[in-house]
Amino acid sequence: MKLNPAQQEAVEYISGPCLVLAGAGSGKTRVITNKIAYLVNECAYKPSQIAAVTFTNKAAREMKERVSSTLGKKASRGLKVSTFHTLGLNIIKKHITTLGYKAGFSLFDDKDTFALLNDLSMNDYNGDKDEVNALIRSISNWKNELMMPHQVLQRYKTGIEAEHGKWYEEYTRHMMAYNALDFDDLIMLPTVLLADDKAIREKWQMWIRYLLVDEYQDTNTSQYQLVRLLVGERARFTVVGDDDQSIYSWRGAQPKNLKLLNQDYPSLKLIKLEQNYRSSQRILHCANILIENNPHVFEKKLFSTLSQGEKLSVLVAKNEENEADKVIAELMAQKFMQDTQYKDYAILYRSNHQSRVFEKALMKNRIPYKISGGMSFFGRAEVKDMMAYLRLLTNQDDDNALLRVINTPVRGIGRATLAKLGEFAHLEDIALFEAMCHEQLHAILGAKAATSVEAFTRLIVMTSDNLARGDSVAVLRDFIKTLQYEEHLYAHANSPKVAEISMKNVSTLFTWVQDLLKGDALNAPMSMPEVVQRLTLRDMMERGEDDGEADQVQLMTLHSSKGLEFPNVFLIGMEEGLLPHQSSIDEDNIEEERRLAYVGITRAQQKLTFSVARERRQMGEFIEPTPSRFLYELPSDDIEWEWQKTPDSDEVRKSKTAKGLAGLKSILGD
DNA sequence: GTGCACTTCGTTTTT
DNA sequence: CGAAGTGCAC
Repeated sequence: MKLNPAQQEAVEYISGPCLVLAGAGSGKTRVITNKIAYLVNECAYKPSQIAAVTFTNKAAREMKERVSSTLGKKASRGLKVSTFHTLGLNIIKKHITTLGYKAGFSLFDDKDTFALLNDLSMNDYNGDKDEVNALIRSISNWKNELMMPHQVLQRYKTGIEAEHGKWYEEYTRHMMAYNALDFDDLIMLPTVLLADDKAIREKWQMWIRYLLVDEYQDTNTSQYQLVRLLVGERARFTVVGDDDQSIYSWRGAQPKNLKLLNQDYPSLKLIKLEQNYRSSQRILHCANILIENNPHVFEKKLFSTLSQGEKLSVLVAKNEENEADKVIAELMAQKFMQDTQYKDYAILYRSNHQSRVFEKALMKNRIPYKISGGMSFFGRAEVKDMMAYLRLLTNQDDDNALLRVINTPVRGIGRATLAKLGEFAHLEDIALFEAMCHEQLHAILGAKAATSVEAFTRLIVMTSDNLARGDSVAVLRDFIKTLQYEEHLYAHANSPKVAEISMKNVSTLFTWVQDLLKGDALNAPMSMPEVVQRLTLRDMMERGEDDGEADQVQLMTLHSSKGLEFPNVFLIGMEEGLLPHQSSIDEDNIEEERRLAYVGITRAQQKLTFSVARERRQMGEFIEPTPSRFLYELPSDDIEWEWQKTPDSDEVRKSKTAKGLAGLKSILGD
């Protein structure tokens, strides 16, 4: 397929800063990948001089795949395609000592951050979740605005800001002591570093000769500053964005960065991509009508030359179980009649917990599925345990990791012992693990506890040394054997089956560790700390054939569906309170929810099916939600509501096997 | 110190 | 309703 004139222009304009306003499905990924190929093939850029940045791991992975299939695996070697956070991580790693940290630092996720701040502020806030969360938000906002603790304290002398500022400073000190960074640090630290250090800045500007940024409307202040510093005076960059798909404002994203770019770079070239290659006319029309209800930064009119397409459907279900059942029945029917594959179907939802009921129903019907994002893998206890062990093994200053595993499996280090150790560590101003290694141990603890502690520290130190020496995964397998972790799983699981699955998850994690350690054609080998950092960012490479080829129904949130497309899409839970989400209704932020709906609708290529439940359980209570206002904003001629009884998954399955296509059609009332 | 029964609390979205 | 946290009996 040839590029259209606008796309072509976007690809070939390389002499200065370039902003591509790309509507949904207008081929922006094609533009980016083609541009990368163009830079390499026609403009003598080396792949290693080009960096492309996205926001989600999913998008980065997709782009990596697309580039390597366009350019060829070998030719794309060295190309930097990553999320903002991974890019930041890589910059930090190169200058870790300059920044005052030690190699092998831990990455704190928001749970770790919460635990630490909750702990620190205990005297003031007494564990009040709302207070701590407000504090976290303040700190995060300051980091996004590149404000260091001393600057905050200078600016605010009184009030809540001064109080939060005090904790911000305290928090930063403790993070240093833990040799830990949080997610915001991954952007803030490189940005501040590049801003302050001319030599380092020039080094990176030499290294990254061309920068491409995807989903530019989602950048926040620090990310935009990072972009500016990386491109420098040369300003060789292309950013691609669409204000209608800005769905991360809660994370500090500033769609106004699109406008700001125009001010900061007067020579900015603006190119609009308005032809949609993805969706049927009907779907695109509905999306356009919906989004017209929002104000716009830039005017653009998307059009499609594809066929008219089927009407959009709304399945109305009794309750959430029935919703899952009906959606799956409809999915099976569509699949059978169109002779499509499972992977041609996506089930999209506003919040993660909605996947649960569907997961159950899919399992019941033996339909292969894949849930991306959310908690499914990294939320599991055994995976969290192993991640904590890995963190502790690579960074013994990481108190949070230690706390998670210190008594898992149980090894006789209980609450009392831990309290004593904590007190001692605090007194001496050392990490917990260091306290556990202290020679005065026997003076503080009872003989039994001291023995357990010693055995534990010895094991950790020994394993840590062995890991540094190599053959890591074998070491890890030995390690969990010594821990008797498998026995622990079997002892605590309700059934052997569950323990078996848990053990398999541990194995899966180790396989990832191994793959990342080894590296492959696209990814350089990593050290153990790097692997742990990667895994914390959930940024693992695709394990080849495994995923892309697997025939599975795709389940994901609307947020993580951005940038993807599917022949058939189910957008479930189209109800007031869910989409738009209740908190957005309360905060009068409907526009972002509408963009979210817009993103969902524009994922669909051929068939889009909504679903609503008339009754839903919410924290044990029954509620009767009303259908989402967005459904009523769509042109009614293009929507078919199915209030009447639709078949459930059992009926579809039976008729399919017993009577074939004719039987299926008869029960579908066709 | 461990394990179980009981209570409480909560649900956006991601790195 | 389900996860995570608390308190209490061994």
